[in-house]
Amino acid sequence: MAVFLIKDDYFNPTDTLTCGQIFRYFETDRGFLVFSQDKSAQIYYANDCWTVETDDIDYFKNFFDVDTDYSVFANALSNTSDLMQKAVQKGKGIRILKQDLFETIISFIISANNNIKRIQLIINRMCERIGKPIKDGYAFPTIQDLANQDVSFFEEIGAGYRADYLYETCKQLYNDFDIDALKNMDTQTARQALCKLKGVGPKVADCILLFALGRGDVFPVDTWIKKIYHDAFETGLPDDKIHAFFVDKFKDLSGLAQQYLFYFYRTMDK
DNA sequence: TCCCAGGCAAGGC
DNA sequence: GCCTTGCATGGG
Repeated sequence: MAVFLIKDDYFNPTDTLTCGQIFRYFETDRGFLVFSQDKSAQIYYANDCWTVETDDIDYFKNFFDVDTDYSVFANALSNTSDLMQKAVQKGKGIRILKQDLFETIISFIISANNNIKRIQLIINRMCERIGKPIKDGYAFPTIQDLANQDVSFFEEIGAGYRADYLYETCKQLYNDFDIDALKNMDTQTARQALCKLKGVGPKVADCILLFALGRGDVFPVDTWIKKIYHDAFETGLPDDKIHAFFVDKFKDLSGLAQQYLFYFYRTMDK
């Protein structure tokens, strides 16, 4: 067991973990417990900095994107509007995580037309049922683990009508889909390839591109973003037009901008 | 009881 | 191509 420290005004585990990009984390008495793939990490505040305790230092340094300076991004976005300035102020500790590709695909298929609490519930049940036991919990199942399950498994963990999507996609990913090839495609090509998977549409594809493939030039349009856009501008615009509007505005910082806005609105008035 | 949640697939036009 | 509809489940 080893530790590394993060002392940076633009890192905060609460912002980073609760902003909706990851579902496998738990609050502990001193901070957070986070899972990714078959690895875990404890995060807590001590001696004026955040401490990450884990068996795989390199993995979680990359996972939390510690070598990137987010102050530049945050300041650039703050200057675009009063609203964005408030959103950045609220979520300035957000880092865009570098998550596992397969885990992200499965997690965001589950996320469709669902709420975050129940997404976490379903994913946790999946890991507890067939994930390998690891330190402090369970690993995310491998492609092979999930491809071997019947539809009834996905129904039993509460996936609802997404059970069939998960069943089909896991088989496809295991048999005839090269997910690593996505890493070398340009964003548009990768998005088209992802949308061929059952249960993956434009919004889920954008989340995968952003949270697992490190693409900043996407802007996931979900129910919250539609509310924001409709409040600020006009109603009735199709999702792809809303997407184009924001990507044209924020370019390579679109994904981060979307996270600031999403987090700001979702945590308002509570 | 009804409404909503990080949407998508399928079918009609 | 664009628009509408149905959809499992759990929490408010």
